[in-house]
Amino acid sequence: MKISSKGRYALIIMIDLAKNEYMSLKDISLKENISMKYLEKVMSLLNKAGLVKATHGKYGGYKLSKKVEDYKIGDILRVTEGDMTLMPCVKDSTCEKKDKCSMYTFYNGLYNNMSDYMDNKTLKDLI
Amino acid sequence: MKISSKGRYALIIMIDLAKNEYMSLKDISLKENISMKYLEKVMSLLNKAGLVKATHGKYGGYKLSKKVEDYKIGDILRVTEGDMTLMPCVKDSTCEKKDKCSMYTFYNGLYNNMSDYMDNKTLKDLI
DNA sequence: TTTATTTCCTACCAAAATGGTAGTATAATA
DNA sequence: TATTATACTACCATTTTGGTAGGAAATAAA
Repeated sequence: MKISSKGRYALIIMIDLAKNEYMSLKDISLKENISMKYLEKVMSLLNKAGLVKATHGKYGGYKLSKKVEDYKIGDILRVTEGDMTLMPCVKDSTCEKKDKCSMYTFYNGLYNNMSDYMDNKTLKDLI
Repeated sequence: MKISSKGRYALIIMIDLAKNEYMSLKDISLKENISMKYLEKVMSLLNKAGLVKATHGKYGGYKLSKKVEDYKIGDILRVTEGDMTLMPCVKDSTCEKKDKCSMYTFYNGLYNNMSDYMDNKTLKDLI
């Protein structure tokens, strides 16, 4: 029950990009002391999710695709962590007993709590 | 980033014991369709944590050691899930930069949020 | 006191998830 | 067109998770 290192890195990267506007993998790798190869994997996820824009070739690198205040922290972490429900029944919810299930109610409430917290803070709040 | 099946079972067991007052491993195993051997492992954790009382021998079994309203859900889940911080720095916190770290602040706030939610509900609320 | 029953303890084991590496292809630009 | 940076695919080792097996110890009823 931990946020993965991919998720931890994702947030670090996004904060770096928020502060620096334009960075290559190498820049981030040197600054944060993370291997380029592993960073690449995380960047690829952020890129596919549309959170960053990449430029190939000489003097290429990454930059944010939106304004800092338009990134919910939840949106960043969901890229690497998935939906962040702590219990499958909360999201999948093919369970027909859920309306009467006190555990579902509990876990669903917990999920809503966490989501609210993470979606009411933006990248702007973290820089 | 999920609650483990041990944690899921732990809560199920505690709710069963809250409703039935006295149950053997076999009882719970049959009722919840979980293997006795795996249940045993979870019960052992609950027992060592002092959440249940066990009686050996014929007609033995488990019962709660406290009143239902005295079990915070957080206390039950912490038995199997540990401290439930999503980021190590929040609990260990040997990091001397934490006072100035926006990520620490974020993760710590998230942790407090979750803890508050889980510790303000008791077993009584779930039966 | 013996026997049936039930918890307790230790040691395994397979499968999945996690964290990380390697090599090569592809794109952009100076 | 050479250089430099991202993109893609395929691995792999370690750790975590979920679960099983076998026997020892305790208890209470017969």
